[in-house]
Amino acid sequence: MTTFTQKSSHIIPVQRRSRIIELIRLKGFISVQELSETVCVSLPTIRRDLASIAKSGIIQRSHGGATLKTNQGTTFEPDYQTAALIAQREKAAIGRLAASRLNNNQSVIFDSSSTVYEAARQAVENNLVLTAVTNDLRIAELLASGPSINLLVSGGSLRQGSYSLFGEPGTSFLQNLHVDIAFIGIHAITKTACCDTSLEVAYIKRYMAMAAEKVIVLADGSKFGAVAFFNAFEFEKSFEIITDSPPSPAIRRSLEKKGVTITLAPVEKY
Amino acid sequence: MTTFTQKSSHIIPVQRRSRIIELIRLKGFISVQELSETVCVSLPTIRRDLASIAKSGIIQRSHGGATLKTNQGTTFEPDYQTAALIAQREKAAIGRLAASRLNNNQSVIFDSSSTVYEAARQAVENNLVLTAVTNDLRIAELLASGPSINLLVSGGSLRQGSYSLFGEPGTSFLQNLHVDIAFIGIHAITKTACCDTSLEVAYIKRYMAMAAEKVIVLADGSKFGAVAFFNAFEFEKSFEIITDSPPSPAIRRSLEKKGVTITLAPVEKY
DNA sequence: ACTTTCTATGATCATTTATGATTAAAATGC
DNA sequence: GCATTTTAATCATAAATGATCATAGAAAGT
Repeated sequence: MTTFTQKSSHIIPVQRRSRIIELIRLKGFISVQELSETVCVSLPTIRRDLASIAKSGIIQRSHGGATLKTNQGTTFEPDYQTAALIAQREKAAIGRLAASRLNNNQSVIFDSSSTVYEAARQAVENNLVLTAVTNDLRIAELLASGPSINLLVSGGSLRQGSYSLFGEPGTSFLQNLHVDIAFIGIHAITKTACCDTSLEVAYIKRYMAMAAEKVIVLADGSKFGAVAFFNAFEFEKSFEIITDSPPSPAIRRSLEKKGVTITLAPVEKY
Repeated sequence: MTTFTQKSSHIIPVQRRSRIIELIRLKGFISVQELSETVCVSLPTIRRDLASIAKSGIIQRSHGGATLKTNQGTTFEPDYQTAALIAQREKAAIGRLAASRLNNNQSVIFDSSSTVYEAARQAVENNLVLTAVTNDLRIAELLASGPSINLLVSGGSLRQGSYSLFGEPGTSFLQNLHVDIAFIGIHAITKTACCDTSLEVAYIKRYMAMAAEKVIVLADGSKFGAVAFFNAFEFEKSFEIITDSPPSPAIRRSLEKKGVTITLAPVEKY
């Protein structure tokens, strides 16, 4: 133990790429220069990172920088490595806080969403005694491993490219359901409502919200002000949003006027 | 327990690994360096730990560290995995033959059973174009990976210790369903009927049999003459049994008198 | 009790991978 | 057209990895 290396604050490549993705998602466009300064590596390294990320289809390379890919191609298959990079820390933080809202012997809906997945993971880890309902195959499998969890799967057709179920019989099932809490993941949050990209999915989320005594929307910061066509449900009093970064003041004011609570989950630092 | 170990600072490997998993779940990523400092073991040991954890599928290894795996591919309970190994060759043979009964654009029910799982695997492998219905989470996840498969999940409560769904809304759903073929796994085959160990499961199988134009029962040889309390369905004409070893002459005669076809699947030799 | 195995660990080293510097080519702006 | 910036390619260096080996401690057999 003679030598002493100062590099305790070293960042591994995967982490750096994850930060790059987040920065691009945050700003829409970013230059190679700025990235280099922000994450403190050389230009060639940034270029290599961007090339690697672009290959997985999340971003689009352009001269001098990179942009978010506007057309989220239907057939792009992000390899596990890169898929895991997208806002992993934020999702974990949101999920952790969400799970802390649960008590034993409650009934809970887990919507199909990667953020909600984290909440489910925490719930299993905390050995909570729950009656859980989900329309997501991965979450179902996860919850199945919790010995103290009574699991119901809504049923329906599988949405291509994801693990979520929609349509019958799940839709009717949800309409006759009453639970204590619903964790709902969403694609876009406007001043007054939650929206999603397809009608069927929006319907599912609407019924989930209606079935629950308390609705908790889990969404990372990128969802505020995003665009999506189909209205899932309007915000109502007693709704809560758990997120990692606050929305714009305009959205915030509007939501708070509606009685919606916005809670920030503390994200682990690098 | 005469001796008492004083080394409280020493933790056993399992503890250390679970601590590593915890840390990764907390932060999303972690470097090998940081882990080494945190848990006070050498870098090679950390690498070995990470490799071992990664093999179990919880985390994903990357250069310099590891990340949480969001897309939990096929991570099933170890006890299930060992169960799946029982009579593996026989099940594979039965599944192979069963899958060869399928044609493109058919609708098929896949019952919850490890033998049927093999049939589903073959169907996916053959890139068949199917509308598939299942009440099993593992089969659902498997079929979800088939790009040409339109998947419906019946929904219901999870049976503890397995991955099959029973009860509502799946039961009602199945009653309103009509499909070309149903692959049904069963616990016991008598001279005249198929039986199972629980009433709910028997009901599900009955509805599945009723929904199908053609019923194909998949069962390894041990199921003939086995005992189970609840009658799922009587054999009818045009039912088929695919198995690996023939039943006793008595059972065979009785089944053939009912018009049931018994097909032997050729088991691969070592 | 003693010895033998076996596993876990740490150290060493060759190999692979990531990074930063350099430079020529390409793209952009004027 | 030219000047400037950005890029891709190459190379040398540094870091991380996997493999192998030796040792220490635990578990098991005698």
